[in-house]
Amino acid sequence: MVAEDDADQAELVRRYLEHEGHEVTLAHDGRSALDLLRGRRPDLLVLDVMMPRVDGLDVCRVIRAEPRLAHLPVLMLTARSSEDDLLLGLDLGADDYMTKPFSPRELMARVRSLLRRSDRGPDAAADREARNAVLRAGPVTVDRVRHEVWAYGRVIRCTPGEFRLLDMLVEHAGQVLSRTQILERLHGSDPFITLRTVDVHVMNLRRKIKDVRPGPQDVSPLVTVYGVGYKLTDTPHDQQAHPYG
Amino acid sequence: MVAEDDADQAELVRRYLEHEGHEVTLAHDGRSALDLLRGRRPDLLVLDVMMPRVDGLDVCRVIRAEPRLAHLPVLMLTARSSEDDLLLGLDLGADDYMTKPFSPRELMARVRSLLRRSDRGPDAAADREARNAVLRAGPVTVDRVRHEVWAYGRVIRCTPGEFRLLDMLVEHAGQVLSRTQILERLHGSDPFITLRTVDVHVMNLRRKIKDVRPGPQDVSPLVTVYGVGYKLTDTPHDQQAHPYG
DNA sequence: CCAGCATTGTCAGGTGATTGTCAGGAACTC
DNA sequence: GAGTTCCTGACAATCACCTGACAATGCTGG
Repeated sequence: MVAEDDADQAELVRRYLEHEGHEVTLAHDGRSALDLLRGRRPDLLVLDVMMPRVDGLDVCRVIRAEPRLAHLPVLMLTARSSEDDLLLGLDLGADDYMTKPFSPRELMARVRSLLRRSDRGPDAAADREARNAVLRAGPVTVDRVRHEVWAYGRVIRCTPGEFRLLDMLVEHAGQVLSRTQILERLHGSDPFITLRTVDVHVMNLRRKIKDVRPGPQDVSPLVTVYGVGYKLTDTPHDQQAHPYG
Repeated sequence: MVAEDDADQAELVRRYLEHEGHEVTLAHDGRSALDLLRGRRPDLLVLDVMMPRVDGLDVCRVIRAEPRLAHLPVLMLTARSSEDDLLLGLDLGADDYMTKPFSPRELMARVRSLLRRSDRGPDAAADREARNAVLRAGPVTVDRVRHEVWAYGRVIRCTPGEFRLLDMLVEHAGQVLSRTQILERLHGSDPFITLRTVDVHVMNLRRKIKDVRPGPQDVSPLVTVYGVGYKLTDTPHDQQAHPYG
């Protein structure tokens, strides 16, 4: 299904999809998209963000809340440039996204990728990707498509290890993760690595986040839980003043 | 057993479980889950909260109330948006929970962990009783996943020892626990520690709880039982005026 | 009701444990 | 080979916890 209010654009996408043998349903606004979804149960949804009546973000939210639709693959189309910052501050709830203008060829590639993923079922390799493209927790946003991290609306340059760590923390936002759990994910359960390594990564991330933080606030969203591990702040209540800033 | 109304999701979980050699029974709503449970007596239940007929919370409540099922490990699946229910409802009775969408790999890890726990012989039943993720007793709530303690609706910063103590008291809410029992859990049966240590911890907890208590009430939910030990108030009637406030 | 003992509340300080921080060197990428 | 990334070990900062002493309270027998 393609949900897109611009008729020409919708038609373009439809032709490409049908050319690859897919059966396509069009919806021209958010409400009708949702209505149609419940009846047709498509294999995939291409969803424009800017739409009349109900916008793409809300459509996505509804989809994720409904058990029967929750794992429908969603490829979201977003406007470029101006709203970049806005959009990246949000948790899209989509499995993948592309910014307009996009190349139809790439769109098709991503569609194939998403369909392959949902087809494979319980493939061990699949679950790593079969998650939201953009996750958010408090002031931190992780974009798995661009492999970018945002904090307080600004981009942060992360090393691969830092990215994996933050990605894990955002995915389990609010939950405490032990150093062991974290290290397990950072490496493949290599028993010859000190747990203290995690602390160093956390420290480096805290510094990078602090460097883009606007106010002189003395709190970090990356919270230490003494004797247990670390967690990423989900809600404001568990922010604690950090002794070192 | 997997209780999940969304057929696709249920099928996904089933495949993962069977891939690890488990025998799986599916239930598509709360009522049939309960019926099947009584017959099959499974080793573990993966339970979706949002289900038709009888929802997950009620299923959990029934399970915990029935002696033959009370010790069944329950892993609950909740929608991300309904975190409020988790924090407010709070008498889940589940042993662990995950928020949707979740990674199948992590689901498997938690299943293994729960099974390992319940495998430790049938005599360990007492020790593993009600190892819930979120526990509540009177005004006190302990969240083992987030590692957070709430009192009177507000968060309390606890040290590791205080957390273990409160966790134990909440788990056995209403029951008196001797200093010896408490110390046993705080440490691993270290015979060179004074019993009086427990008093200090209790005192510190009482103060922290008092600091967030709204009214000027002179009672603490953490009650001293003279000559025996301590207990956490389950019902209002055994609240006693505390001499020191 | 009172005395007297047992039990519990409270405080502050010393000590061990946990975490923050730094810089150097090995391993890796390009 | 230049530049990263990452681990490690050491030290500093911070924290948690036990202890011992004393004050306050509870209980028991008269």
